[in-house]
Parts: sequence; structure tokens; C-alpha cells
Amino acid sequence: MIQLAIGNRQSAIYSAPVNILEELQWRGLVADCTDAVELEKRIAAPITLYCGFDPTGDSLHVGSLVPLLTLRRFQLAGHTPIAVAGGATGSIGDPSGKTQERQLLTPQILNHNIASVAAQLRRWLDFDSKTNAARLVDNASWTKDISFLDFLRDIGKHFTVNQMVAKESVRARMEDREVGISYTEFSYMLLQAFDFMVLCRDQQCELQIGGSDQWGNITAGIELTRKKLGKTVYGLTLPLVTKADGTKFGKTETGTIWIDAKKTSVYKFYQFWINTDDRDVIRYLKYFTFLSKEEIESLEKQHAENPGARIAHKALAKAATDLIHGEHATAEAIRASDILFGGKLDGIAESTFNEIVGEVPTKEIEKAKLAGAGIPLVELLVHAGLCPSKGQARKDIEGGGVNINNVREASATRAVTAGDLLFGKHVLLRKGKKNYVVVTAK
RNA sequence: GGUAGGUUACCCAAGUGGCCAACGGGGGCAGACUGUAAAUCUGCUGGCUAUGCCUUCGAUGGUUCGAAUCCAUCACCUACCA
Repeated sequence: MIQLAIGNRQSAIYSAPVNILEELQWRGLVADCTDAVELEKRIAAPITLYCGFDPTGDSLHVGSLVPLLTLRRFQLAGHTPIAVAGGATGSIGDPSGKTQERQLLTPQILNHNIASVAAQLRRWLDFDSKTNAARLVDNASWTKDISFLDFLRDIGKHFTVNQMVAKESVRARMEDREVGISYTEFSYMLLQAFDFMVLCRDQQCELQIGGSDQWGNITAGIELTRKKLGKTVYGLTLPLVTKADGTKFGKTETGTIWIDAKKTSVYKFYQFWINTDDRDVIRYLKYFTFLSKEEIESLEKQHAENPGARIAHKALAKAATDLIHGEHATAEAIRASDILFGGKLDGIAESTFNEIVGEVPTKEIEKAKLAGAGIPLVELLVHAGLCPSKGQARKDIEGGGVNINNVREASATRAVTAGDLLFGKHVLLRKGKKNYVVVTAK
């Protein structure tokens, strides 16, 4: 990652950054870029830039947030962003950063994914600006009618296999004799290069941004554009988001953190950020929020003075959740977190308790099962998805890791009955410190 | 093709006739401490209708009262030779 000195021209007010590159550098968002000197000159005037989003899933996840928010930063700085939801590239599969050949998506799934991702992209870019409205395009629109022969003659001729093979993403797969790389994925680079050239030709796009794994694809596009159009265009890559503990960013035990509230609840999304490692929190504030340099530096100072207060974590979680899910949903997630981690449930009002229902995972159970002797706790834990088996549930209880309504339960033979219901409806189960499930009797 | 060695739970790895659901380490989960951290310490880590029962040591078949362990065949991996 390039660490350049920050000039004292740096504006403290985000809404009017003098220089987007300085802003990005300060945020640590520049992994690499082509011809930094020329790009800096060019970017003094509004530029059109693009970034592709991979429709491999039906939602973006926190990892794809970095390029998306960076597009937004460019737009706020007066530049014109183009988001490409790739129907063409998506149908092939990018080998970059992948150790395995990808499973091709069916056209139905691909279309569904593109529609879902496109809808999300629309929410964080401004399409109504009078001066620099964002655009959303599907690269299938310019690739679907081109014939294979034309593509080979017009595009393929500009690439030598020698240089394609030298690209990191291809080389890694070629060296792995077990997996290899299909001709399909090998060709991916050409498609993405073609995109850049077309966007430059038809939409005056002069800059492509992407994750650092996109470097090879981006430079391929730059070369193609120079050869076909005789124009100089630029590339800028963003760092891979790392974690201090070395694990992969954006995943938890329970899976990927998605942008879609239906796939990852707002509460869970908020909790994801709250649980950020101390060593990562300031970096993430820079990556994932639009807080100003001043605000972040102030948070950094407070964090250094009193890390236990986790002021920076709270600011990060609030800002990121606000940005993605809106202030209202964020307030609810914060409220639910305060209730759950605030201590006792004694004397809690039903309306207050209801705030956490639906925020944390909720499971239903037939009321009849709680009548009389009730249902064994071990069974309920498995039903709630907190334990994988009754044997494990028993061990968890014996180890002191299970709480009913926030009261530790030490007996593995304990049954849960109607008498345990809060407000005649809910039982709050907890395993460990932060795994909550509300079981609702129906 | 020949010879030798290997294949054990999520991963690495011990075990070579009964005391083996299988040492140890990693990872994971939980507890203490703490800040819903980190580090450290402790416990657990195949399933169940549970002082017992069932499934599991590459696959199949066999020997034996009894097999992860012995034998045969097959599959895959590694090293050396050709």
C-alpha cells in the first residue's frame, strides 16, 4: 500500500474535498494506481470512472462496500461514476483471487442476481444529480451482439497469450496442476478489458477502480484502450480489507455479512461492526464511513486514551449501519444491543422487550409443547439453532454457557415450561456471551 | 511397470489384537478475567431414548471370543528405481 504524505491542503470538511486522491490516500484506500502524476493532473477536472460489481450472489456484502463507497466518494467530489453490473463478465466468472474453477451460473440466477445487485447499487449513488449523475450499465448490452469471430479479430488480436499467462490471476491457476484454468475463465480478462474500452469510447470513461485483485484486468483494459482508441486511461486499485487476526474480512461463524437486511439482520450487521478488532477500528472508520478526517482523528485519540469505552467501535457501527440501513433501523439495532448487553431483564417493559424480538434471530415453538412438564432445555437449544446436537447442548449447559432469560442455567435436565415465558410469549435463550435467540410460543 | 512407505475425527498427528470414541497439537465452542476486546488460565470438542447403546480409523471381504491394529483384494497418495 502506498503511504504518501498528506499535504496540508487537506480539507477538514468532507463535503468539499479539494482533492479526491489525497482524500483516498489519507483513508488508506489507494493500493496501487497507474501513472499517479498524470492521474493527479487529469483528476483536477471532473472525470468519468467505473467499477464493476460481480453478480455472483443476489446481494452485495460488506467486502463489496469498499469499491461502492469509493465510487460514491468520487461522485461527492464531483466526478461521474458508472457502476457496471456485469451480465457478460458475470456469465464467465472472474478467475482473479479464485483457486477453483467457478461454477457457471444459470441465466435465470444470473439475471436475478444482476437485478438484485443493481437495485442495491442505485441506493448509494446519486442518479439525479444535474452535473454528475451516476449511471448503471450492464455490459451484456454491448457484448451480446458481437460475434465470436469479430471479438477474436478486433479484441483478441491485441493481446498476446504470453502477457495473459503472465498475469498473476492466471499464473496462479496454471501452476496449480490439480485445478487448472478453463479457456472460459482464461478469457475473462479480455471481456473486462473490452468493457473499459467501450466505456471510454461511448461514455468518456477514463478511470477504472476495483479491488487489488483487479489490477491485471484493469491494466489489460488500459492497454486495449490505448491500442484501439489511442487514448490514455487510468486505473486505481483499492486495498484488500484485512483483519488484524488474519482471518477473512466480512465473514463470521454464521456466514457472510450481507448488505441485504433479509439476509443479514440489521442487528447482526450492527454487531458485526461493534465486534471489530481494536487494531482495525480506525482503519475501518476510514474505509467504511464518510466521517471527516477531523472526526476520525478525534475518535482515534479517544480510542487510544480509553479503548475500553469503545467509542470508535460504536461510531463505526453506527455510521456504517446508518449508511446501509438508515437511521431508523440503526436506532432499533442500537436499542436492542443496549438491552441485550445492558444487563438484567428484571422489570423490563413488554414494549422494550419487543424491540429485541425480530432483531435477534427468532424461532417459534408451539405453545402446547411448553404445557405441563414442558420441553427439555437441550431440545429447545437445538430447536433454536444454538447447539448442533443435544449432546453438545448438555455439555454447553454443564460448562455454564447457557442462559434462560439472561439467568444462567446449570441443570442439563431442566425443562422449559410456560412459566418461563416472558409476557406469556417469549423465552430469551443465550449461549455464550453474544448468541441470542428469542423463542416465541405460538 | 518394479520396490518401499502411507491413507486415523474439522486440520496435523499418535496408536500396530482387548484398558480405544481413539494420546498430543492446531482450530472451534464454553467458563474465569475484561471492554460484547487482545493476551492469559480452565473445561469441552462423534451421536443417542445415556452407569448403557449405536456409528467412526481409505473401501470391500476374511481370521479371531474380540480388529484402527492381523490377512486378502481394490482405490488413492508419497519416495526411490525403470
